[in-house]
Amino acid sequence: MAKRYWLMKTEPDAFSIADLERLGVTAWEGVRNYQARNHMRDGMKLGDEVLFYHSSTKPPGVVGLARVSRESYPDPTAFDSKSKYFDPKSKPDAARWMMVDVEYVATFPATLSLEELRAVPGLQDMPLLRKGQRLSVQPVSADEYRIVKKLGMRARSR
DNA sequence: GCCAACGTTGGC
DNA sequence: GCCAACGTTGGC
Repeated sequence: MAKRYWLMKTEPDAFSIADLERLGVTAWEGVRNYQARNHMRDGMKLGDEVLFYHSSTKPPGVVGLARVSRESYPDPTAFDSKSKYFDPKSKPDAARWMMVDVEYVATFPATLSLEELRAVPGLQDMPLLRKGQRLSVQPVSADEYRIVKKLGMRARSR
């Protein structure tokens, strides 16, 4: 199947692109939304490329690139009663929550902000830009990915 | 900190 | 199975 493209949101106070760069690879634990889980479980394949998005920060926006390095497997934090992501309804033999591993690819020279993205022709249909969109794992088209990557990797003076 | 937009829960 | 209440997300 053709490679797919995604956008993954994170609050940088919890986990940032700098954290990913330092670690190299991370398990995308803690997703507790069915639609986001379905994207990880059913959609994400090894080598798929990811726009890494910082939310609840100033400014929110895409800050770098990552890649799927392991396809979906059960999220162990759901089984851990001491974890803030604990879900007693998820059992090891019938895991409700799945995650993927993501590896670091690149950090943009500057945040490509949500405000800037809204002004870019060709991105108007991105789920991210839709009013009320909260999904933390979203699909991105190949064209949208190419446009965002190009703008993000370009060094800009501000 | 506010609050709109969603998703989930639970009473009925 | 409906839907009100509640909790969360996340931009502003």
